[in-house]
Amino acid sequence: MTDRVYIEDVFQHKIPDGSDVILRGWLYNKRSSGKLLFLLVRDGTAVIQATVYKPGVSAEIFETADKLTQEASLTVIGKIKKDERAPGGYELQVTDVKLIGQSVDFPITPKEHGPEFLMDYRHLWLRSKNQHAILRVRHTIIKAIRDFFDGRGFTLVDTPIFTPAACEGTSTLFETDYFDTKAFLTQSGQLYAEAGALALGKVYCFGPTFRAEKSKTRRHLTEFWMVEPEVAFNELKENMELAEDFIEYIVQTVLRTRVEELKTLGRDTTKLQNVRAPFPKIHYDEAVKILEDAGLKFEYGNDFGSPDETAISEKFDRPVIVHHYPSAIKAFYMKRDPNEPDKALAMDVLAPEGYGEIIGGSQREDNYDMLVSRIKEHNLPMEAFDWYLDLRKYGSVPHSGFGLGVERTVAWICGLQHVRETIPFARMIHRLKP
RNA sequence: UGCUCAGUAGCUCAAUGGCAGAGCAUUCGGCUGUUAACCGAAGGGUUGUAGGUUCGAGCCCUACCUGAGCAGCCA
Repeated sequence: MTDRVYIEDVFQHKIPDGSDVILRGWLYNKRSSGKLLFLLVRDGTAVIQATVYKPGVSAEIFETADKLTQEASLTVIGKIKKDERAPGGYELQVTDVKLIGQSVDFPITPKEHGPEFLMDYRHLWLRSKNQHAILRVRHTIIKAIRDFFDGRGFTLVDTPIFTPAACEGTSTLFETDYFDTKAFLTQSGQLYAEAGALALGKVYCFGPTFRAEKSKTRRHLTEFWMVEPEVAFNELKENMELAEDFIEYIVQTVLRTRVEELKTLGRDTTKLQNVRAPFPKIHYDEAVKILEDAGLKFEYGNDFGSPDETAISEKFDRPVIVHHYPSAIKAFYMKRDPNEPDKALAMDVLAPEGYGEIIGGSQREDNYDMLVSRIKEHNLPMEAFDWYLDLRKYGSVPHSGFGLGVERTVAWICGLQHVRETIPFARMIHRLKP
C-alpha cells in the first residue's frame, strides 16, 4: 500500500524510513550527474531531494525525469531513505515519475532578480522559499491577532468598506460611483468600531483599508490590512497597556512557532526577544527632547517625520509608545487632556530598527458639544456625522482604541526592507497588476 | 507633488565617444552523490522613446516614458 504524503511529514519523522510513498508537487530545481538525476521536488510544505538512478528505472521513466523543467507539476513514487548527503537528511529514491503539467521557460530562475521583475511575476514569485516563509509568518501574525482579542472576550465587528465620507478628513480617499452618488473606500473602520464598543463593550474590526495618497516609500501600500480594537470605558492608560500586551503576544507567538521561517529569512531574532511588556512610554515633550539632544532640526508642535521616529526608537531596546501629541496635528475625534488642553490623549507605538509607526490610537472625544466644535474646526460635513454624534447623545462613556498595520508589523518581524513582500498581491501607486 | 538615481540578451550586470560583452537561464553533448552542481559547445540585441551634437553615440545634450529610493501623508 502506497500512500500520498506531504514532504513536511518526512522531515518531521512521521514517515518511517524505507516507506513507499507518493509525492505530488512541482519541480523546484534539477541537477544531473549522468546516470543519476537529482530532482528537488516541492509540494508547498517543503522541498525534498528525489534521486533517479538510471539503471534502477525503465528508460521511459528516466527520460521523463530527465526532461522535467523548472516548476513542472508531477507525481513521484519512491522510497523514503535517510541519507546524510541529502539536504534535510532524507531523500526519495524514485521508482516512478509522472508529468502532470509541463512548464516551459519558467521566468524566475534560481538566480538574482530585481524587485520590479519579481513584482511583475508576483503570482509565480510566491512559489519561492522566502515568500513561503513571509506568508506563513503573516498567517501566524493574523491568527495571533484574532486569538489575542478572542481570548480576551472581544467581539469581531465587521465594518463597511464603502463609506459616505472621510473618517478623518485628512487622507485622500479612493472615490467610486455608488448608484449615482459618491462612495469612498474606507480608510479606517474606527468610527463604526466605536458604535460596536458602545454596544458590545469590547470589539475589534479587521479588514482591508485604502489610502489614495501618492506615497512611494517602503512603508506604504494603497491597500493594506488593519486591525482596530475599541473598548468602552478604557482611557489612554488602559489603551496603551492593551497595545503593549497585544504586540508582545504577536511577537512572542511568531518567535515560538515560526523559528524555521525566521531563520530562512535570515532574521536576527535577538531584538525580537526583547519585545516584552511594559514598553517605555514617553510624553511628546520627552520625545522632542530626545530629538533636540540628538541634534535633529525639529520644530515643537510638529508631527514626527520618518527620520525623527527612527531617532526616537533607537533610544530603546523594544517598541516605544509616544503619547500626548499636540491636538492640532491629530484627528478631530481624539479627546484632549483636560489638564493639558493643547495635547490629545493620543498615542503611537514606534517599532524598533527604523520600522516606524505600527500603531496609532487614542482616547476618543466623548462629549457631544466638544465633538461638534471639533467637526466644525476641521471643516467636516456635520450631516455625515449625525450617527456618530448620536453615540455621544445616548449613554456616552470614555472609550479608546487603536489601529495596527498588519503589513508594517510583518515587515518588522520578518526584517524586510519593504512592505510590498508582506502581502500576497501588493497594491501600490504604480502597481495594480497582477 | 518635490529631490536623487536608474533603464543594454529571458534575468543580473559590464563596455575611456571608436568591432555589442560576461554569468545565469534555454538547446545540444559529458559525468553515479549533486547541494544556486560542474565541464564543453550553440542560439539569443532596433542599448526605454523621440530629437540633437559629432567623422563616429550604449556613453554627451534636450524632451518624454517607465521604474526605484528619499521627503510629505500615514498604519
